[in-house]
Order: sequence, then C-alpha cells, then structure tokens
Amino acid sequence: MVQIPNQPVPASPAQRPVPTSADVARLAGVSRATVSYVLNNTSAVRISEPTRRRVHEAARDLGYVPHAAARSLRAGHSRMVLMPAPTVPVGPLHSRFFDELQGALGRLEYTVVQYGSVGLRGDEAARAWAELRPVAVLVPGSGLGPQGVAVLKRSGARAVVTLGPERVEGAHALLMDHDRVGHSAGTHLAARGRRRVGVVVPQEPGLEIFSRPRLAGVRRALRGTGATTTELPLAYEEEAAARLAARWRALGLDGVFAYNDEYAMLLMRALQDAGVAVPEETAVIGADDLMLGRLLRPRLSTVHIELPSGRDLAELVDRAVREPGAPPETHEVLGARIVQRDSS
Amino acid sequence: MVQIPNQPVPASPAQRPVPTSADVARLAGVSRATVSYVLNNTSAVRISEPTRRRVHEAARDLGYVPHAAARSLRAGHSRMVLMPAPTVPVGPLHSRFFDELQGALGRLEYTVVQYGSVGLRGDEAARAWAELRPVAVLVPGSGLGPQGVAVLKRSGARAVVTLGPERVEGAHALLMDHDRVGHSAGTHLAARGRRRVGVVVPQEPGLEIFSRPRLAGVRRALRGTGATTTELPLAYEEEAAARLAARWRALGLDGVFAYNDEYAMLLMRALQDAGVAVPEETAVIGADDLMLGRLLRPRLSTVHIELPSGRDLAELVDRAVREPGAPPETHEVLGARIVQRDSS
DNA sequence: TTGAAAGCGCTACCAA
DNA sequence: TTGGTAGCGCTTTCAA
Repeated sequence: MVQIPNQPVPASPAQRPVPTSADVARLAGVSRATVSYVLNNTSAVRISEPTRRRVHEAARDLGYVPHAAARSLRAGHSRMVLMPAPTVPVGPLHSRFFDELQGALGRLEYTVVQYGSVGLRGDEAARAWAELRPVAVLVPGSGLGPQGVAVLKRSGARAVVTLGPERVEGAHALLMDHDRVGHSAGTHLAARGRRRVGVVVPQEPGLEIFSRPRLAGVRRALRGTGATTTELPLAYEEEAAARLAARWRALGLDGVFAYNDEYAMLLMRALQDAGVAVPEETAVIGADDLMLGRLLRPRLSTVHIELPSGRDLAELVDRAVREPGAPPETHEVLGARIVQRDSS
Repeated sequence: MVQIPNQPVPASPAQRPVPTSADVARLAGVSRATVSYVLNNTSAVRISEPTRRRVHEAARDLGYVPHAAARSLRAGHSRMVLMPAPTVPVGPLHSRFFDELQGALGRLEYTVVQYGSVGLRGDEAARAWAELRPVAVLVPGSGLGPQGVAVLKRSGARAVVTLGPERVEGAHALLMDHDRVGHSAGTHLAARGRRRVGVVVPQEPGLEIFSRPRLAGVRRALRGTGATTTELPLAYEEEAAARLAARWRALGLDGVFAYNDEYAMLLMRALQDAGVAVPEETAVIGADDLMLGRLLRPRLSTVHIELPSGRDLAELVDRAVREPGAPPETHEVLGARIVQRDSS
C-alpha cells in the first residue's frame, strides 16, 4: 500500500456525504423538481415512465432517503405527534394502551414520537417539546401547566391533550381520575360490611399521582358510613410488608385496599405469614386486574380499570388537529369496575 | 357582528403565525444574526448588555421557541439518538434500563427519541428512521439487517447499535444472548439431579426471540448428561396451564424451566392445584427475578438477568459518534445468575 | 458591536 | 413533460 504524499489519509474512512435529491437529479440527468415529483408521486404532474424509472434507479443506487426535517420545514408543518415518555413507572396496562394509540395514529398517517424528557420540568420541558414543532402533543400525567400549553400552541401545536388527573386550561383533557378506583374499592369494602378500612399508599416516588386520588376516593366512598380510613404507607419490599403485617392486629383493620394487585399480593402474603385470615379477618382488594390475582389463594378481588381505546384517543387527536379552533374537549375516560373474587 | 364583504372570516380563530427569529429581530430592532448570537450565547461574538436585554425581552414577549428542524438542517447534523420502540412486550427490567440510558445520554447532551414504528418492518423501517437523520440509532430486538444498517449509515447515522440476539454486519452489537439464561437454568436443574426437563415456550407472538434461545440454552446445558428436554408450548391463561398440569404425570417430567417468573407462577399454581408437589416431584425455575417469585410458596427459584448499565451503553454510543470510523464493537452484555430458592 | 447574505434539503409555483 | 427558482427558519462567515 503506497501512501500518496500531500494527500493525507483521513483518520476515519472517507465519510461520503449523504446523498440529497440534487445528487439523485444529477445522476438521473433531470432537475430536482422532477425528482421531487417522481418520488412523491405528485398527482398534479405527469412524468414520463422512462424518466420515472431513471429517477427511481438513481435514488436506489445512491441509497437516497429524503430528509424529514427539510421536508417539514418547507411544508410548514409536520404530522408528528409528540408524546413525552412518562417518567413514572407505568404498568403493562398503560403500555398496551400506548401501542394501540400508536397503531391508530399511524393509520391516520401521523408519526408518533416519544420524547424522553428526563431532568426537564414544567415549562422547560414544554419548550423542548415545542422546538420539535409537533402538530399535536399528548402529555401523560400532570406537570404541564397552562403556561406550557400556551407555549406549545404558540409554536404551532394544533392539539394539546393531557392524560391525567386534571384539566389544564387550553388543552383537551382525557381525565383519568383515579379517585374512581378508590371509590369503587371503598364502596365494595363497605358493602361487604367492612368498617375499618386500610389504604396502602406506596412509598415509591412518582406514584403519588395515582395513590393520592385513590386514597381520596376511598375516603369519599366511606364518608358518612361511619367507617374509618387508615393510610398505610408501604414500600415494595418484603420486610416492609412483614413489619406492617406484624402490627396488623394492633391496627384493628377489617379491610384493605392495597393500591394495586402487586402491592396486594405483597401485603396478602405478609398477612397470611402473620396468621391473619383473608378474607375472614381482613378483606383485601387490589386494582388493575392482573393475571397474577387469579393465581393467588384466595383469589384476589380487584378493581378492573378501563382505559380509553387508543383508537378513540387517536380520533380525538385527529379531530383536534383538523379543527384547532374548536373548544377543548374533556372526557372522563377512566372506568373502574369491581371484580370480586375470594379475598373480599 | 358585521361581516365585511370580500374578506371572509376564517372558520377557526385567526391562527397567529408562529414567531420566528426574524420576528424577534424586528421587535428588538436588531438583525436576525444578533438574535441568534444572543439566544445561543455565542462566545465568539460580544453583544452589548442593552442589546442582549432587548433581544431576550422580545423573545419572551413573542413566546419565541427556536425551530429544531431548521437549526439542525443548517447545522448539518443533530444530536438525536433514535430508538425504535420495541414492538415486543418488554418487562419492567427493560424499561428501567431504558430510563437509565435516557438519563445518561441526556447528560451527554443527546436527545433521545423513541419512534413508534408499528406496521413497518425490515428495511422499510430503517428508511423511516433514516429520514429523521439521527446521529445514532439504537435498535432493540432483531429485525434490522445489514441492508438496514447500510441505509442508516448512508444517511448520516454515525453509530448504529443493535441490542439483540445476534451481530449485524456494520453495526455495533450489545449481544443479549438468551441462550445463557436457558443454559443457567438447565445446568442448575441437572445439578439438582433432574433428568427429564420441561421447557415452557410461550405461545404469545413476539416472544420467540427470547424463548427460542432460552430453549436452546437448556438443550445445550443438558447435552451429554443423558437428561431429556421437552418443549412445552403454553399460553398465558389459567385454562392452558390447567390443561398442561393435567397431563403432567403422563409427561413424567421432574424439572421445568418456565420461561420467566410469570409463566412460572402460572404453571406452579396449576401444578399445585393438580396435586403435583413442587419441588419434590417437579422442580420449577423461572427467570427475571421478580419480587413476585419471593412471595410464592414455595419461593420461586429464578435466573437473575443482568442487563448492561445504561451509562455504559451511553458511553458506547458517544464513543461511536465521535469515532465513526472505528470498527464495530461487540459486547456480550447479558449476565445470567441462578437465584436458588425453594422451588428447585 | 452589528448587519447582510449565503445556504442547509426540500417542494411547489410558474414558465418553457 | 420538465426546469428554474423562491423560500421555509436558522446559523455563521465576512464586511462594515
């Protein structure tokens, strides 16, 4: 191998420049306009078959891929639906909902992008999202304020939809009020004759958004019935559950809503190990209706939670994008239904 | 309200145009260049304090947010790391790994974007990703071929990293060979004196990527020991598990690797209901080391799986981006460790 | 210290 | 049927 003087070899192998539509045009011997027409199948313009073929071949030979940013810059809009990745650990429920949503939006020709905004918060995050000029933004959880909505709209977002516990000024809202979950559980326990009800509140950070309203829902259900509500902080660890179970009799509870099925299993195991009979001595109910619960003995009662169908949300988004002037819609979308098994 | 003739009122309220840096410049009474200098804190240029203030005020008043696409178009590159959202249902393990990765890349000033590519497959998907001109692409699972890697590199991706079962020509690889998981389980069961080993293979679609190599790993571990391996297709449903358990004695198995802890729980419950003693009659081992397993009785033995740290992957990405010419690295990153409890 | 202007890749209007 | 070209919003070089 001979080194050619005065022609330094780059440390890394020559980075061939990324081919542009101009390169395709050059190779095919046509103009950039023609390339654009051919590759986009522009119906307003008729290009001869031989030309089409030449363009397609040139594009293929060069490995040409259009530049989405340039395209949407030119077009003045994009079809990007931005969804900040939830920072909270969400369950399989949520991820199935998300897949469904993604599919439905895809069928409506939107591109769904999840944006990881760890470390950013509040309006700072909204800014970061706005930089991408999405046509719509779906924000799970709380954390976006009216300011944030304004920033997004100001920068061209035609639809902002929040999926969370409360409405935000200016945005469409899919209200997922977990109060209902607690309310169902509380009502159920009361109906089963339980008078001293415990409510597990996970100590894991980030879960307060769900656990607070669930607790409040139980309280609301029990208000006026004479039954009491006792908050039970619990970390998702065996030892913590064992400690809680050890003082169970002292607490004198005859029913417990365990936040969800996983915490319910944790607690139920600890209670059984401590000799507390379920459901005789204490009724236990979870939430989420996981397969898990059916496998426990006694089979776990649970609150089945229904999320909106991804298709419905996709349609809301599409409607909002088409009619950006329309007033924000608010939908209560969280359904809660008791599935009684043997633990309550 | 009077309609002004020949000046139709738009159906939706006047969409104020999105403010650009030119608008900011106009309002502040400076040039667009100055706006750019100020807002980007360009150190090569000194702008007087009063001017800076005027620019900042104008930007704030207008609610100006820079246009990321325009910026990266001009710059000729982006700091976007693209990660196609896995189409396979992944566990909590994976999502924690992902959060970690996201944080680490964020600290290195990369922007992580998850792209939902449902419906696209193979090179079609690679094209879609390439349109976004990411500086790096992290591809979980299989499905990306050498062609796809080439497409991505041609369109400017400086690093392509696969996270999956096998190497792909031209891409860095974080090999997560689930063969190891099965091998650990198989070795363990053999060491516990089990000679007729069943291996649960989930029937849920999409899981083959994991289940096949796990099965193969068990076979590899048992080869030459005289022990047999029996494939046990199983749907994640109580009835399916009950049917399997009903013919358990006919199968004559004395050990089973249940794919993961969830299937293990499903199967173990069915076995116990059918009167099969665990571990005396049949040893059961799962995988993933979920909390779940510790709560079962007998406590579930499991294969603890270690994924690479998100920080390590982030560093690999950063290295690859800085030195795109470097030969692809391959790392075996999946650690498998037996956690013996009481079910085996 | 500030401004004018070129140009990133693309599409769509208007002319030829 | 095809080509020339303006311009989307931004940064950066060069000049003033």
